[in-house]
This record gives sequence, structure tokens and C-alpha cells, in this order.
Amino acid sequence: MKLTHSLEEYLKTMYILQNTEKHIRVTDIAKKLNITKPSVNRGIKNLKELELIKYEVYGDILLTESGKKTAEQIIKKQDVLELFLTQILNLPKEIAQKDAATMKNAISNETELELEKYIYKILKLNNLNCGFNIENQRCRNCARIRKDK
Amino acid sequence: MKLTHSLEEYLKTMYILQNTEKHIRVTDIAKKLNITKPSVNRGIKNLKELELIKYEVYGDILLTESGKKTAEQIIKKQDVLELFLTQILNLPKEIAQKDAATMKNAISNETELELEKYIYKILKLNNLNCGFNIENQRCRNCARIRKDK
DNA sequence: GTAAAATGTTAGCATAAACTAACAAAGAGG
DNA sequence: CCTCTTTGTTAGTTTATGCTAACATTTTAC
Repeated sequence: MKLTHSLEEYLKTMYILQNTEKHIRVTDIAKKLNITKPSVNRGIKNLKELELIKYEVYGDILLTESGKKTAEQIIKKQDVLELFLTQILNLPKEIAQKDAATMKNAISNETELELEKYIYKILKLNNLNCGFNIENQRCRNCARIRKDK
Repeated sequence: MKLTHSLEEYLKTMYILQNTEKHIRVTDIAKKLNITKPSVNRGIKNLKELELIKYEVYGDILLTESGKKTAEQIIKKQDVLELFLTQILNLPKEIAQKDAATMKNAISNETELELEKYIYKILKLNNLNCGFNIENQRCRNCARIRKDK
């Protein structure tokens, strides 16, 4: 079992929900990702097998330390792409988010790195995680809070 | 039956081979895409069903007019991405080609358009199809021939 | 012109990821 | 505290795309 595209999306969504909701629920993940509950259910089992979450049937979903780290990496990668799409190509947030999610599975690490450097250069940012954190949560690196346009 | 990612790759490869080889052969497609012949074989059947190619068992593969147009669109989309990766991010051609192929299925039309505009602006090109045509073939729009670095 | 090599095809397997239908468990209100 | 709604699970199907093994056809070389 390996961490696939869709499993990454599940994990990412869980991480986000964990910070906004009391419990991470199958139904909420399904709604967020616009898929059915049985699909999420299998995702949960796979993520458990990968030891990225803790879970027992009908119980709570909890991200392990490894799961949190992995989710943060996924989110960071996607943020870089989303920032490029919104700030440099001036695409609306909605499209940028959707495309960033699919693009992140399409690009190599080399491309990601170069893109990050490029964005850094263009936007003259001091910290890539500032100003484009997710869903109005506090940025984990610099404690700033994003303000959506 | 719809034109999927892999079918696009098959069609694109056929289009390229059509211009360089006398016949489009299953084996050559398979080698180019690094997959097995049976996989290509099924791709052929699907592309035939979509009326993008003409084909009879053990016969020649021929792109229909629709197939050619579609292939050109695919190649153009991918060229835009490859140009961005090589010219703006300075990635090596090898990585750029691979990433462009996967990225083209990950981005929306809006993103493609904005990216194209952006590249146009940055590189001040007069014709996006010049200078990054495929495989040293003549550019279909301006008749220039690409020179690889 | 026939035997060997190259090429193409068929059939069936595997995996990933979605789905529906049907059922099981938990929680909320009366 | 029991029923109804919500939520979660299981089982099985579908689709896309790769694969291997085995076979068929065509081409090439002598």
C-alpha cells in the first residue's frame, strides 16, 4: 500500500477538518471532496494501513504524527501551486484550488522546487507559507492569518 | 468512450510518428511511451471507436481529420507547458517533457489560457508555436524549425 | 518459397478509484 | 427508552490503465 493521489487528498482534507471541527467525519470528508461515503471509508482503511491515521470502526479519526507531517507537506506543495495560479496567473481562487490539487500529483520534485524558487523571486516573499495559508487558519510557520481577497 | 489521458498520449505519439515514419507501428508507440504492445493495442481500438483514427486488424493506423486536429491541440497545450518549464523555470528538457505530459491533464482550460498569456508576456513571443515545436519538425503555424539546445 | 524473427492480437489478471444498494450503528427528540 | 434520522460500513460493480502469457500474422532472409 502506498500513498496515492486520492489518499493524499483524503489525508489533506482530514488535516484541515481536524483544525476546524471537533471530529473528523466520513460524511464531511465526502462532502468536501464531492465523493461518496464508501469511497472515503476505504480511504480511511488505507490511510490506517499506512499508519498515517488511527482509527477503529465507528470510532474517531486521528492523524498520527507521521500523518500530520505528511499532510503539511501535501498542503505546502499545493499552496505553492495555488499561489502561482492566483498571484501570478491571476486565476480565481476556485479554479486555482482545483487545479493546484490535480497539478501537485503531476509535477516532479524538481519542477516543484523550481516553481517555488520562481514564485519566491517574483513575489519577493520572505516566507512562502505566509499569506496563503488554508481556510483562514493560522500559518504554522509565521503565525500570520490569511485574509482572502 | 471518451478521450482520456492515456488515449491522448497515444494519439499524440501517433501524430508525431506519422510525420517521421512511413507507418505508425504498435511497437514504436509502445517503445516511445514505455508501455507494452497489448496496452497500445487497446488504445488503438478505443481511438478507432472515437473516430480519431482509422484502423483494421493488422492494417495501417491512419489519423482522421478529427484525429489530427485533436492531436495538434494536445501537442499545443503540452508545448505551452513545456515552454514554461524549460524557458521560465529553466528545467531540463527531459523533466519538462515528462511533467508537461502529466500536467496537461491536470490543468483547466482557464489555467492553460492564462499560462499561455503569461509566457507570451514574459518571453515576448510573436507566435507561441515557434521555437518549441516537436522533434525538429516544421512548425505548422510559422514554418520555422526548432533547434534544440 | 519456406523457416525464423518481428510484429500484432487476444484473453485474462491486477490495481486504483470511483460508484450503488443494502445494511449496521450511533445519536437525538419525543 | 424507543423510534427515526444521521452516520458509517460492507459487498459487489464499473472504468481506466497497466501487465503477462500465449497465439496469430506478417515480414525478412536465406
